[in-house]
Amino acid sequence: MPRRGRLKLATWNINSVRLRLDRVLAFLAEERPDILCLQETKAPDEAFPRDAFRDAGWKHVALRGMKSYNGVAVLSRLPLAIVPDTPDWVGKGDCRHLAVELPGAGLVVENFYVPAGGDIADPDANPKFAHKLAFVAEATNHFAARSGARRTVLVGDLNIAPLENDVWSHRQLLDVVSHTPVETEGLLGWQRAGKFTDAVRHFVPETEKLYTWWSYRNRDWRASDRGRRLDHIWVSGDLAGGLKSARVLKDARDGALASDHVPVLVELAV
DNA sequence: ATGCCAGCATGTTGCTGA
Repeated sequence: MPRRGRLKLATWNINSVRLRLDRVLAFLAEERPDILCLQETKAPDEAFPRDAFRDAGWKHVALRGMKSYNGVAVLSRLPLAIVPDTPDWVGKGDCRHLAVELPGAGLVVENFYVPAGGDIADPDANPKFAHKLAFVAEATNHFAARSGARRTVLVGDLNIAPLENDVWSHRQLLDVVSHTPVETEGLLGWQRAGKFTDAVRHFVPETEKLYTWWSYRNRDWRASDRGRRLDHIWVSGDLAGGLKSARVLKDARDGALASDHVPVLVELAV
């Protein structure tokens, strides 16, 4: 069990939990986070490999999965309870959000998989982009109404790289979905509305390039290094003072069976 | 900017990812 009052929490878009089960188990054995939030599990709940995680020590699992697409999960060494009655974002009935309470740590963990938004950065021409903007707007309103009410860690693949050095070329990506001004302003507005601190930029200066995702389409992801910081960990106001460290596990992008996203980790006093 | 890859189901092609 963790030292009392210290929590290690990770988020990782795994792009199929079944295909990459061995990599997740290796990560858990190496880092031993108290909590791991997964996105793009791509598994219905009945097909999720609960037993393997339970046997490894992550006995408490919350799931919201569906066939083929999306899917979020929280694996925990600490007891948890799913927060009931969370919104059905944009009325889609998809599986992009899961909130859990951790009574032992006295906080709520919000795990999000924000829509990617398609190729065309125009909500009138592209319904997927309209969906993404609506999702961010609903989330902004949701957390504005709750800011400060509960100690909250919000994580996930938010599919937006908000800062100039969250992408390999700010200028060249201004028209590319994930870094357009309407998205970056929207994401920062959501962050402000919930009075969240970006836990990773708390440690890494905004002048420094930092990515969590590299496309599969580059032959040599490390050499081209055309990444984006799409995966985030935010903490609500009163938790920011307890932040101890943050890391992006870039090396997890290596290997033939890698996800295109890498894990992001924080440690904090709670 | 393109890349032309990767996972999964609808399945030897199409949808989605970002």
